[in-house]
Amino acid sequence: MLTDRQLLILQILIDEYIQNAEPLGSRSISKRQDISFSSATIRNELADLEEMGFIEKTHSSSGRIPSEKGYRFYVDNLLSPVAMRNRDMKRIRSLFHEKMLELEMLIEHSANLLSEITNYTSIILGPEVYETKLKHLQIVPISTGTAILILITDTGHVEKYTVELPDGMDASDLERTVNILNERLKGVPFSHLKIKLYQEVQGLMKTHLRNYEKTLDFLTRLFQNEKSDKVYYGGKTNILNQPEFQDVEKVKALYNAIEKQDLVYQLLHQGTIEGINVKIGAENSIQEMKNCSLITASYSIGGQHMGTLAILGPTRMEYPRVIGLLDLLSKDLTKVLTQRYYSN
Amino acid sequence: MLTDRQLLILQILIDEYIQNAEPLGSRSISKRQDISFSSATIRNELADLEEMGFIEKTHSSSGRIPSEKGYRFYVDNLLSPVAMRNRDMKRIRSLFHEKMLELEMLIEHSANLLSEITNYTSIILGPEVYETKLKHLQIVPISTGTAILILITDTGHVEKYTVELPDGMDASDLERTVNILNERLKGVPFSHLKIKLYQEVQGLMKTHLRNYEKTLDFLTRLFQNEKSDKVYYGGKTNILNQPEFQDVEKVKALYNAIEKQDLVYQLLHQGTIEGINVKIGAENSIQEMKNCSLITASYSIGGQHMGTLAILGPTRMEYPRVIGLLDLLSKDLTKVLTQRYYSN
DNA sequence: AATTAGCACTCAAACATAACGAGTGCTAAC
DNA sequence: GTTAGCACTCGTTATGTTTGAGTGCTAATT
Repeated sequence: MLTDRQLLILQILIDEYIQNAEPLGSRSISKRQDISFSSATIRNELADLEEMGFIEKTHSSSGRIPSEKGYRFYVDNLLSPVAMRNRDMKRIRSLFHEKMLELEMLIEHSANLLSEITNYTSIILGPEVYETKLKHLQIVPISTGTAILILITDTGHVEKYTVELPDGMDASDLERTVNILNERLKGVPFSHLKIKLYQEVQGLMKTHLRNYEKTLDFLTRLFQNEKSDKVYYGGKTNILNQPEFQDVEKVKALYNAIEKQDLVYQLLHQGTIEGINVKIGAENSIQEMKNCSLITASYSIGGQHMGTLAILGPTRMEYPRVIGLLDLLSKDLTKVLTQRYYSN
Repeated sequence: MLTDRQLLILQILIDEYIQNAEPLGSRSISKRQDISFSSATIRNELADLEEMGFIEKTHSSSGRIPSEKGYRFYVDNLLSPVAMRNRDMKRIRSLFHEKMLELEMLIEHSANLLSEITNYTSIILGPEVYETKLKHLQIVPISTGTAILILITDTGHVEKYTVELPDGMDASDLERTVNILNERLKGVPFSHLKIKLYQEVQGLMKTHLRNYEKTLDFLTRLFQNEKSDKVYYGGKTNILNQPEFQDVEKVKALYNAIEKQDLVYQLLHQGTIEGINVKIGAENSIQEMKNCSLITASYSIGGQHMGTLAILGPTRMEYPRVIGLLDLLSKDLTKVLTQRYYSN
């Protein structure tokens, strides 16, 4: 489809544009060491590449910039893996060497590290609660009729719900319920809580509790509500360093989109596919991100998907570097988490 | 000090400038209905006001804008309380009519409401944990050597710490410790936990626990670490609507400052004074906020300071409206919270 | 047949100039 | 004390000019 020379030129053009954010003309290309053709030849090739849709002009007599299709092709076919900087490597390693007791903390630090290394904005979808196992359950009455339900997972995550107790439930009922639940539901993944409730707990409750129907109904509703995982951000203001975001209107649109956590959650959650995933410009489902690219990688615990690491930057993003970084970090994270939480 | 006419002119100038963000000239002022002097007279007065430092020019032949001293004077002396819009009133009332079980939720909604009504950015310092009382304490072992400590307050707040257990502490030690603590520390305000630990618990532990010193030491360290309360934001992107923030560099500086939660926490915490507090421009301790004003109001539970509501906007802020709003909301919030959490 | 030199053409960006007008300060008259 | 009048200032807007980096196309060269 594309000649070797066209590939070379496209490669150079995109590499340079990613670096300088400025349209590239035939003459600049021809002057490079690795190019031995005249600018006229380059011009012809550029015209062809443009006709095929890989590059475009900003105005009729301007140099060329990559189109989205161009970036796509670049990412799919031209990507030469780039060596990680040594000091970045070190920073990642030291992230895991620091003693961090809380998983949330580790994730938060990862988000900051990612944004600092890349100079883009990082987004991390917190560890999926859905697949972690119940370690302990506690109900603490707060005032008459209301209580706090606390669920603790094997990853040390604490989930809490403030709830209204069914009327007529007294302290001893509550205690018995909690005891039954703890006895029967420990080690059960959150995703199975509801089923297990009927399989294991129902019978016991029937014999031990007075108004067991109400309580059962109450618990069913409780286990229903799937909490969406937390979204962590790093380097939100890095976006403002990019020349494509010198216009406040654009910044506003993007920030407004980013602040909608449920939207972002959905966007990142789509990319639950193994490995690295790159969404360029309009490939993103969020309109306001049409000038951005999103690169995602997922991390897991013991083979079970746990969350997503993502970098958000302009379409003119340093794809090779970011991809390498995310690949490394997601794998390291998976390794460390599996080691820490899967053995128990 | 200032003549009535000067007061009037200053009042008009600031009011208009707050509305339109444009320097005001003598002619525009003289054309107003409530002014019966010629532009020349106004010019003389403006020159005097400038000499006194209340207003300034953007360039030698421009109209005048208020100086920080001008705003200060305006806030201290010229503020005419403005009637709240009816629909804003309604929104505030309905905020408290919605059934919201969790205090955090209520605060979050308040932040959003504040930013929506004012079109500025709102910041709320979450309910002070320090003065709430312990309702229940729980320690859940997660893996060998580590556990999660959970503290639940009478306001339904859940505080958690992942901790390393002292070596040699086994399950039964843990259980006994938790029992003792729950028995002796329930109802104790967080601020007194440490003292009470020595007064009430020490003796009991000595008789019931093997390695009581280690455990005591462990708990002491734990109760030491004062968690700074959460900072809630609303309408962060509203800043971008202001004409004074059309320059991306300024936005970046401000956002970077705002993202530093500990700085913001400190800033708001200073204003623990009763009632409304207004900080104009450079009066703010944070350099990057020199183009901003911050208006704060504190809310409390049963007379005990609990947190701070704040609105961050350009120095050219609608002071009367914002002050009225914050006053109302902080009082309402105090009333509702006191009612909800003080009676128990 | 592929490459390149040459040239007319395009267009954004930079610069210069002028006109406009909203503002000022000051003086002299009311 | 107030106001009319006027020269002056200076940012804004509009307009035209120049520059230069780029193009596409054609014809000559390899």
